[in-house]
Amino acid sequence: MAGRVQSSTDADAVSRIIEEWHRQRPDLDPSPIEVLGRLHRSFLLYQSRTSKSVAAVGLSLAGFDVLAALRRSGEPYRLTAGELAATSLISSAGVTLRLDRLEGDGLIVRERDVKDRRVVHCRLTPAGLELIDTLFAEYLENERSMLAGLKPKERVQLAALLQKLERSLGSTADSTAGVVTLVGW
Amino acid sequence: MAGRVQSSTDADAVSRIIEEWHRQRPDLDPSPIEVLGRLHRSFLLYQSRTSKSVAAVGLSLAGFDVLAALRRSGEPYRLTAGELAATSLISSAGVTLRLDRLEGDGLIVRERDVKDRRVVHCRLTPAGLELIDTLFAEYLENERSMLAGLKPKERVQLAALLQKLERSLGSTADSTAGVVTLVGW
DNA sequence: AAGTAGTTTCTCACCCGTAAGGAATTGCCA
DNA sequence: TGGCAATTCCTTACGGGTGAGAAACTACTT
Repeated sequence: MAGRVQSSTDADAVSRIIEEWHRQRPDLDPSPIEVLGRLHRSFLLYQSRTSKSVAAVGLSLAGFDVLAALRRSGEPYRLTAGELAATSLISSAGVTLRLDRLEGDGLIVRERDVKDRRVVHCRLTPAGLELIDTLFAEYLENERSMLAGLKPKERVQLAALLQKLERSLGSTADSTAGVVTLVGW
Repeated sequence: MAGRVQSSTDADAVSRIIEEWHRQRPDLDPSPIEVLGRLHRSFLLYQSRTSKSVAAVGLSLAGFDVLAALRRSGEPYRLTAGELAATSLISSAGVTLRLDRLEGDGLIVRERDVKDRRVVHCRLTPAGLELIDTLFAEYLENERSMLAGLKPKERVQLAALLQKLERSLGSTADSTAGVVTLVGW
C-alpha cells in the first residue's frame, strides 16, 4: 500500500521538514518546529477526525462546541454570547454566526436579558439537550481511540506539558493588547 | 488588569471544563479532554500569535506555509500542487486557492509540466524567495519566544510525546478511506 | 487504435472565522 | 437631567477551508 509521496503518513514529516531547513538554511536553528510543527499537524489530524465524527449527525464542530459549553454549564443550560466567546476563544462575530445556525436548527434559543437588554442569553432547547447528551458520549469515545497509541503514563505527561505550553503561549512578553483580544474579551 | 471572565487566561480553562463535565455527567470519563482539549486550545493560541506575526508583512499563514514548503525544498524552489497538498495536510481545493492568491501577489508562478500536462509546478519568484527568506528567521524567533515558558528538557519531552500523538491520530483503527483523504492523497 | 480507468487540478456551493465598525443599551458623572 | 464612555451584540466585507464532481490529460487493456 504504498506511499507515492511519503511525506505524510510516514514516520515523521516534521523530522524531514527540520532536516530540509537545516540543509537549506544552516545558519538558522529550526528546533522550535520540533514542538510547534508537531502541535500544528497533530491539531489538523485531530480536527479532521473530530469533525467527521460529529458531522455524522449533521453538526459542525463549531456547533458542537457551543452545545457542549451550554450542557456542561448545568441547568438551566444558559450562557450569554459573551461567555461563549470567552470559553471558545473566538470573536464575537464568530459567536453570532454559530448561534444563528444553531437557532435555525432549533437546538438553542436566544433570549434577551430583561434587566440589561444588551445581553443575549442562549439556552439549550430540549432537542439541543438531547442531541448533545447522546453526542458527547460518542465524542469522548472517539477521542479515547485517538489516544490509543499512548500509554496512560504518557497521556498524563503530555497533558501536563501541554498545560505548560498553553501557559507559555498565552501569557507572554509582549504586553500589547493582542493577546487580550485573542482570548475573547 | 483584572479578569472579569476568568475562564480564559487563568490557571487552566481545561481543568475547569473537566470539572464541570464531571459534575454534570459523572457517568462519563472526560479524561481524553485533558490531552486533546489542551491540544486544541494551545493550537488556537499558537495560530493566533503566528498569524499576527506574518500578517505584519501582509502575508497569511496559509501563504507562508506554501512559501516555506517551496523554500525548504531547495532549488529550483518548485513543487507540484499535489505535493503541496500532501505536505500541508489540506485538500486540493485548498491548494488551488492558496496558489491563486500567491500568484496574484507575484510570489509564485504556476508552470504546466511539459511531459505530463496534468501537473502544475509552483515555483518561487525572486520576490517570493526574498520574502520567505527574511520572514522565516523572524518566524523562528517568534516561535522561540512562544516556548520560553518551557525548559529545554521539557521541550524535548513534549516534542517526543507530540510525535507519538501524531502517529496515534494518523494511523488508526478505522480502515476506511477517511484518513487517506485527510492526509491529502 | 479505441475505450476505459485513473490521475491531477480546478470549479462550485457552502461552512467557518476575523476585523472593523454600527446600533442599542447601560452607567457614570458633571 | 443630560451627555458621554463603555459594553454587548450584530452587520459587512473579506480570507480561508472542505467535499463533490467536472475537466483535462495519461496510461492501461484489449
